[in-house]
Amino acid sequence: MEQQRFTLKKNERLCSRTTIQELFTKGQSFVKYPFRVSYLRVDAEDTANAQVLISVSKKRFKRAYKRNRLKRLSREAYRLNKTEFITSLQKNGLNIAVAFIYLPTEILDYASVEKGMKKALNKLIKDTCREKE
RNA sequence: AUAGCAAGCCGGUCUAUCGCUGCAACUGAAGGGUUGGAGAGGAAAGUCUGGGCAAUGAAGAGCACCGUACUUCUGAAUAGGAAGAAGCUCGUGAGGGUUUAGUAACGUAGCAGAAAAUAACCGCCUUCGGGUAAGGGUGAAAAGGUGAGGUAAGAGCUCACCAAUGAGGUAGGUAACUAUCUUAGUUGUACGUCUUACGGGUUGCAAGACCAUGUAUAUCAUAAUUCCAUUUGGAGCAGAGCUGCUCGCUUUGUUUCGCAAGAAGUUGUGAGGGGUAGGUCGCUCGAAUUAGUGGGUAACUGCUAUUCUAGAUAAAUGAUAGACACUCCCUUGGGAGGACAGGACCCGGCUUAUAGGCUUGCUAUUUUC
RNA sequence: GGUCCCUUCGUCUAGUGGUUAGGACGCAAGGUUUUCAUCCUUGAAACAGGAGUUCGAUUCUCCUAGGGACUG
Repeated sequence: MEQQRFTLKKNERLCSRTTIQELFTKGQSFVKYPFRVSYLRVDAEDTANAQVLISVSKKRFKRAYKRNRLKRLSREAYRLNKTEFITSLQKNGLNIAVAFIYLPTEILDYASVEKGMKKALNKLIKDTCREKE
C-alpha cells in the first residue's frame, strides 16, 4: 500500500441517483453530533469500497456560500480520517454507501467538525463489523 | 486640520504540506498515472427589466389588451445611460430627492363646510318681476390678487399694477425653454376615463438536438399491395390558424349538385401507451478583454495593436501551519479582527447587501502665512 | 435552474382609494341554571416590514423579508 494518499476522487463519491434513493428509503441511520449518518450495503463491484455523500440542508442555510463552506469542511474531515474505515471495510469485503447530513443551524469551525467526523466513523466501523457477523 | 458632498477604483499578498474539476503532452491492456498550465464576483444575489439563442407559423390587417411618455443625444434594445429645461422640496454650502405627453369631451371628489361647480341657501339690494360670485372660514382644493372707478346692491363690468394662460414678434438655444415687447379679460384644483405618438406573438437551456437501454403492437393516421372500381369542379355548413373580437386568406372535414366516389386483410412508417433517470451536444470567441490614439461637455464611439480569460452537473477554487502588510486594544511586548457574499446558457442595465482602504474635484468651519 | 402566486384579529377568511376594516370559530366578562353544557348580551383582538404616488393607501407603484405552487 502506498504511503498515505488522502485522495477523494469521483469514484469515491456517491453520484448515482438510484442508489441515493435506495439509501434514504432502505438505509439505516444514527445521529452523531453534528452529523446524521445514513448507510447501506450495495452490491456494485467496480466501485470503491465506500461511496460518500455530504449534504447540507438548504432550509437550514439559505446562503449558498455557507453551504459550500460546510460541505468543504466536512469533506476535508472525511478525506483526512477515512483510512481506518476503508481498511476495515476491505478486511470484511464490504461495499457501502454513506450519507453525512449536517444538522446544526450555525457554522462550526474545522476542529469540531473533524472531531464529530472521527466519532461518526468509529461508530460506522463498529456497526458494519457487527452486521458482518 | 476637522466635518462633509460628488465621481471613480480596490476589496489582502506570499511560502510550505495535503487535496478538488477541466485542458494539453507523455505513458499504460485497462482502472489510471506523471508533468505542465488554468480555475468565482462587484455585486456571481434579487429575478425587476432589455436582447442574443432555441422551439413553436399552411400569409396577414385592424381593433381590443399590455407597456412607455419634459427636450436633445446615446445605445443591439429597455421602465437603461449622458447632458440639459421647468416646478416642488431637503441642506449654511458643495449638492441631494422628486415630478413633468395632450385636455376636445365625460366621470369622481368621503368627513367638514352655505356650497366640491349650468350654482342653490343665508345675506345684500329691489320698482317685489327679480338682480347679485362683495361677505359666510370649512377644507387638500372655494370662481386670479390688491387698489380705484362704477352700481339700487354687486360683479374683469371698466381701469392701474402684479401672477398665470393663449396668440403674435424680437434675441439666445439643435430643442425643452429663457429673456423681453405687443395683444386678448381669457383665468379653479386633483385624479381617472379618454386622445396622441412609439413599442410589444407565446414559451423558455428542465428550451432544444442526438445516442444508449428496451417491452408490447391496445388505439389512431398514412403509404404500398390484393378485390371491386378509376375525372374533377361548384355551392352550403362546421372546425383549425401566434391566446379575445372583426375582416381577409389558407387549409381540413362533411353535406349536396352533376355519370361515380365502397369494404376488408397484410406489410412498412409515424403518432400514441408503458418503462429507464444514464450519456453526448447545446456550453462558451463574445454587442469580448487590455492599451494607445482621434471625435464628443458627457453617455458613447471610430481606428490601431493586444489577449484568449471557469465550464462544473448530488455540482469543482478548499483545509492546516507560518510570515508580511492593514485596523483596533493595552502599549516592553503581546492579544484580537478582516465585510457582503459562490458560476449553473450568455451578454447589457436596474435594484438590494457590503468591514475597510485609495484617488480626483468641490463645499463649510477654524487656525496660520 | 426556470416560471409564477400569496402574506388582514389566536385560526379560517370578506373587503372596487374616503369603512369605527366585516363575518365565523375560538378567548374574556356578565346574565340564564342548584351546577355544567346550550342559549342571550357585551368586550378585547389584525392590514408582514420600509419607501413613494395621492389631500387621503389594507387597496396603486417600488424595495426587503417570509411562505407556497408548477416545471424533467
